[in-house]
Amino acid sequence: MVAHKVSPDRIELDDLPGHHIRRLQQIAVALFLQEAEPFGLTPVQYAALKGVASAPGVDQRTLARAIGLDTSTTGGVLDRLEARGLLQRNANPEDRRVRLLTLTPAGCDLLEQVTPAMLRAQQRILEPLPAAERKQFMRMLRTLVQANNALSRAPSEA
Amino acid sequence: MVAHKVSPDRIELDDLPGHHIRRLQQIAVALFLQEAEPFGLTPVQYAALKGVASAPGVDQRTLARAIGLDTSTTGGVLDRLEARGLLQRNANPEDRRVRLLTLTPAGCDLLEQVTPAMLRAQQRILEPLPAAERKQFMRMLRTLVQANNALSRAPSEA
DNA sequence: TGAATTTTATAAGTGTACTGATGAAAAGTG
DNA sequence: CACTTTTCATCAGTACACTTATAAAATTCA
Repeated sequence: MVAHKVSPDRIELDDLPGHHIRRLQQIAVALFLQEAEPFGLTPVQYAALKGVASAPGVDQRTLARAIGLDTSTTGGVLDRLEARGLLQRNANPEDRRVRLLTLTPAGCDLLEQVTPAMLRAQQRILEPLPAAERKQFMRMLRTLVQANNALSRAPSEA
Repeated sequence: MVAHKVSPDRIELDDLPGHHIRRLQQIAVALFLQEAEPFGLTPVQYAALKGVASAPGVDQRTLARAIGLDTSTTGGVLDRLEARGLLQRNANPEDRRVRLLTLTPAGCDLLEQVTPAMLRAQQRILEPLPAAERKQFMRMLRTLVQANNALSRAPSEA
């Protein structure tokens, strides 16, 4: 049998995983921004703050891998957080290529304050699924991300 | 019982749906760009071309809703497609606010040529899941997007 | 009909997210 | 020790994706 030629007319956006993944990402961001609005944090900024809090003194490259971003983007995110006085970039005397990251007290405070809002947003994302399916969805999501990890420029180290 | 206070230390990015959704979106885009590389199309550009092909003569606002984008972003996407000669923006004599969109022959051709690559990318996204789970995942994805549709600025009309 | 409202598109500004290039410093090698 | 390679951060450039504001045109309605 000859390979079937697929006409563009027969394609429906609704059948394409990539389309729904993009839409769900838009929704997840919108929910996060809505809940975290009083704190003025974006999802990626939250991840960066959390990453530095979990590993004080990390360098930017290691942080980038931990949160799944390339180093360019990470640099920009850190610029904004630093400008707001939420973290510091200190030169490392032992290796002058690297900048060591630590949260300021203000950064610690904000991270703590935003946590409940962040958790509300996460809950709302999965809320439309019956409770039993939420775990399943998370499991599949992890499978897909881990298996394809190497494909994005910023693979996680996990 | 008093509400339990969640310390930021106990939070793991791995438990947050939003984090994995963002990562999966990065991966889906990377796969699409890889497969569609010879054609120089992004996922959103594909959606826009497809949207115009499905409804020749649409206005930008209607197209934006069909592909799940706000009108600003859509305008920029169309700028790039128009600059490449893939589509036309014609003024509507009956309503001079509106620009009516149609594909050029080059746009039609490109859409047809890119289709197999696009389909390969879509397949690769879900490939890490066993075949039985792919349908389930798509079903849950649709549920989440449809239920939360109104939350993003650019809700689909579907 | 004239004024208020709504609709469509655009522009300006912020924030991811990538590629590719550059520069500086460290590490490895003959 | 000089030379190459690797590593870390940054810069320039492209493309989403959003918000708010603006302008122009159409619609509504007093």
